[in-house]
Amino acid sequence: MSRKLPRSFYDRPTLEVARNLLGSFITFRTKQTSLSARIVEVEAYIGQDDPACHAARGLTKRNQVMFDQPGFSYIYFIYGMYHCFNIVTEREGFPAAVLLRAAEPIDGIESMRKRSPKGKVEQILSGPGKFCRSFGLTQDHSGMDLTGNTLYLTSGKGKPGRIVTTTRIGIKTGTELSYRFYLAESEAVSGTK
DNA sequence: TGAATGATGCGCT
DNA sequence: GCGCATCATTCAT
Repeated sequence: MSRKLPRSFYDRPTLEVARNLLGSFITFRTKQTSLSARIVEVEAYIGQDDPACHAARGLTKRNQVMFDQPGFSYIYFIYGMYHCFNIVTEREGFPAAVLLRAAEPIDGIESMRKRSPKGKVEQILSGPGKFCRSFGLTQDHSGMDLTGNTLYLTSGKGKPGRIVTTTRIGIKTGTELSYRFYLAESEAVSGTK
């Protein structure tokens, strides 16, 4: 049985949270469906000293939730058509989050398919934009409490597998930091064939 | 099979 | 205006 991850899980150093998120499950319940997936790839964005972190230039209306309590969602709109889903970490006042980059579909695959009709099913959540599109998450879902009953995470079962650490993808600054983590055995990791 | 590029809108300088 | 934590398509090898 997997248990819902409590607030204390997120209230820790971001790199630790990021690594521990691999192999855990995310569930999103709506009136129609219940979607769930196993997390296989994440990136950390940590504080005002991390140049790639949205909070690097201080608090704004958009990144507000990163400064608030851990265990909440931070979702932003990018490139005119995609969304990225983040999990806020660390104590209130310290802005940090983990970007969910890829996951393996578990439940509600039919619904994901409707939103992402093309490509292999295993890769339907393979990338931060694809994950949000397939789950139907938008900036309207930013600031949600992840310890609630609508959008929440549960612990993984057993050992997740071998974890690979690399630098982050798709950014221009902070490229020297090894803040990306993924499960070596997964077919759903982004940026691979 | 890999590199280049266009789509498209919002937040911030 | 510019740039962006992306992705699908196009074009070249």
